[in-house]
Amino acid sequence: MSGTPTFKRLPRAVREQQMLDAAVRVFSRRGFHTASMDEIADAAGISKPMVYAYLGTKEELFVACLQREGSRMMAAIAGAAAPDLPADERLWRGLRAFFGFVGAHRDGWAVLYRQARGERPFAAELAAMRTRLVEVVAGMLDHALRAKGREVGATDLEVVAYALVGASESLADWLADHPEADPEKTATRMMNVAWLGADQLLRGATWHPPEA
Amino acid sequence: MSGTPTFKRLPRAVREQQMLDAAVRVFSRRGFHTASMDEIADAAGISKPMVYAYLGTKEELFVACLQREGSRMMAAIAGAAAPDLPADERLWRGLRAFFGFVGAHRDGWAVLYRQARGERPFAAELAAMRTRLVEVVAGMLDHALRAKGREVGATDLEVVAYALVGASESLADWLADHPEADPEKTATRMMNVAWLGADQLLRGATWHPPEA
Amino acid sequence: MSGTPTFKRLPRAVREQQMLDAAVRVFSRRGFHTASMDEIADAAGISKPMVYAYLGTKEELFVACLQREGSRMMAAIAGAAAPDLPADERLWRGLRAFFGFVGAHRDGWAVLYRQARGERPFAAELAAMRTRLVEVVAGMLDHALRAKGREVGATDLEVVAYALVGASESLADWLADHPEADPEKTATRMMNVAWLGADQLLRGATWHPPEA
Amino acid sequence: MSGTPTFKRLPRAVREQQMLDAAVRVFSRRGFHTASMDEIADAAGISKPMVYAYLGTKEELFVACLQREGSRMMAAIAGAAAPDLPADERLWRGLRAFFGFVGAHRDGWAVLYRQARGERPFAAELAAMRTRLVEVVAGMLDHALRAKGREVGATDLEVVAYALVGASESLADWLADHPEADPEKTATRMMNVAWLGADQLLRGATWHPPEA
DNA sequence: AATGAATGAGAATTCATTCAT
DNA sequence: GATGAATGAATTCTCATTCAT
Repeated sequence: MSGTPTFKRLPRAVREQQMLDAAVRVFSRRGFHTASMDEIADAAGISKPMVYAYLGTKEELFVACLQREGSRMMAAIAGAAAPDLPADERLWRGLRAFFGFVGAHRDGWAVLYRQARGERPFAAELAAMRTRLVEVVAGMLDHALRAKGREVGATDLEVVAYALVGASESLADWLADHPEADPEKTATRMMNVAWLGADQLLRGATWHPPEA
Repeated sequence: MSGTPTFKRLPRAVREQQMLDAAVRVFSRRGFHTASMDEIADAAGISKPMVYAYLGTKEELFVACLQREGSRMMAAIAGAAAPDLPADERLWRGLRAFFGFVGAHRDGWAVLYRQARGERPFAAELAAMRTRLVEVVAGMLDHALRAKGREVGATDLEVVAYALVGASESLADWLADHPEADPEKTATRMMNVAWLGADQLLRGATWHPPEA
Repeated sequence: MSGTPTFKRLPRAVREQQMLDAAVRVFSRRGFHTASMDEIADAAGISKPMVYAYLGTKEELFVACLQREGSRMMAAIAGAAAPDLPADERLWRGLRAFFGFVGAHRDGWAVLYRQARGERPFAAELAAMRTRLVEVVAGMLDHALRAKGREVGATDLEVVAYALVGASESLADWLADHPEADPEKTATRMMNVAWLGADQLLRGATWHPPEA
Repeated sequence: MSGTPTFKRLPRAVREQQMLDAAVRVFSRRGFHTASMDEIADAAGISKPMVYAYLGTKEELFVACLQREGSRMMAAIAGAAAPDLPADERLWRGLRAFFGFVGAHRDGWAVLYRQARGERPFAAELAAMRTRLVEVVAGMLDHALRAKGREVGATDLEVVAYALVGASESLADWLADHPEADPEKTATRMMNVAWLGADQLLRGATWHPPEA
């Protein structure tokens, strides 16, 4: 009656992960706006006030999801694409890790990502992540170029990297929508597009608009 | 009292366009869920029931926006990339038209597009549009390849096209977020990425994953 | 361009009947509140303002329906149950006319009636009709009683008549819900209940509550 | 500050009853469509969302009212008309209980009932209740008939029962509209009508339509 | 006589969020 | 640490009704 109520009094850290798991699941399947805090609390097997107590506002909760999933992804990529590998090897491993992650977390990241893109309040968060990615890719390219004794303007580099990242994201979307598709194969395809283009770039080939 | 008519009681066709204009504006700035029908009606300078009477549900209204903007964009691209031009010329003109359109309709398309991606109910609509685009691009590539006496599997072709479209969309997003950026220049950059990659492809170069 | 527009400019009386027909149909199928003026105008093949011009408010329109159908029914019954017939003959003919009418107008009266019962604003209208009916029935009974040299208090008479009318309405409801049922047979059954009871009454039999 | 608790934060069961009470009151006085959820919430002294949380949709709420009142009434009748009593005694007690209930719940049942009859979505619910009643009455009659060694076709029995129930409902309506009327007396009157008719039936008297 | 255009007002329903226990 | 109870504030959508032509 008084003693220790041996319920499920879990330590905060554990509860938080449970909640995030549930939130990612629900947000993914239903979208940020369509998902309700009730749903999430239910899915987490916990009462709403707890969600608020631990993770704050719906918006904050979403950001927390975004960040957890984001860093997991970055970690997966970074872990695979060690900086001391040759450029093509790094790119390949990075892509494989990326698509592998998306394939394994279809529910999680790809859709969260899709959500985040559309909802204004998360643009910043997302832009930050993408920027980190773009920087990594741009870094790879730059490194490779310098190795060949060549150099390209920073903006150009960035735009190319941006395009590659964009293409990858697009294929990731596609992958998320095609559960039967093979992440590895998708990575290979992306690598083909990316590498062939990048390779040209490395060789100094450029296309110029015809004079009007 | 006599002068200019005070803009009341306009014919349906006119009002519908006004409403669509307003809706595109509001949805763009606020997002599908955040935008309210009240807001849109206000922005259109008309009462809510008229919006419902002419364009239906909020969802239907959004689809109407999507379709109007979508076909405008397709028209712009199709008008620019005449099928009888050489492949690189077509690609270039198509890209220029695309980025030109996005640049001129930052408010409209790019953001609508961004919205549509995230909201489940519009996935189909959007997928349809993207598919049309992918097909056009894949067609270009195929045409060019055959001209060189080469051929590539349909899926591979599609994925490459998909990646190119994805990259373009990404840059379009970027463009929409950078009002100072120059559409033409962005098109040139995209063309570089796309063409260099495609060119390789045309030559038959391929990248293969190293054996595990 | 100017001459007489030979459209469907129908005389008012005709239009009004068209509208009432449509209104009865729609109200029947959808209920007073659920039916919309739009629906009714559509069903009548006419524009809403015309409905308002000719038949007024929704409520007034409903009353008009009620009255038209009500007098048709009363006419049918009165036409059948001539006052110079013997009491049982009158009752039988009256019932047959009543159930015949309901059977033929399932859509119209029975449901309108059902509607009217529930909606406060029409209670008066309906009560008036029912009262007329109750009076007729009470008259029949009284006439028959007097013929036998007996007499019954006015209230008692009214209540009995009320009960008979109620029972008939109930069976009418049942009939309206069972399209396959035979009106004539239903009338016979009601006649059995009514006449047997009334006959007893005519003989002076009465039931008294046991002393508590 | 300390004294009587200010009636806040009541347990669910209590609140639900409060809400049902309020809903019955409001629906009765205003009708299903005319009543607004706001009104009901107000009448219950609680906020709208609680009503939705506990009792669901307006329609569901109405059904809940219908059921609560319906079972109360059935309980009252069943409690009074014990199955081991002789037929006339049972009928009399049942009727007395019925009219007593209606008299005491004018606000509640009679009007709810009146509402339910008219609104399509509740037809089923109501038909179910009425069927239970009809079965009880038919059972009584059948029992009495068999006791006299007689038997009547099931349909005939049902129709007679239906008519009796209909007559009672009609008188109940009348009672609900005449607050000054005495339930007991009304029951007596109904008993007269019912019993006299039934008694005839028991004796085997029948009325036949004259040959056309 | 007839109608397309237009709206004020209101209704149901949902949600993020917070007390009181 | 944990929750059932509670609500203010929106939001979508519908409708009866009326002008202006």
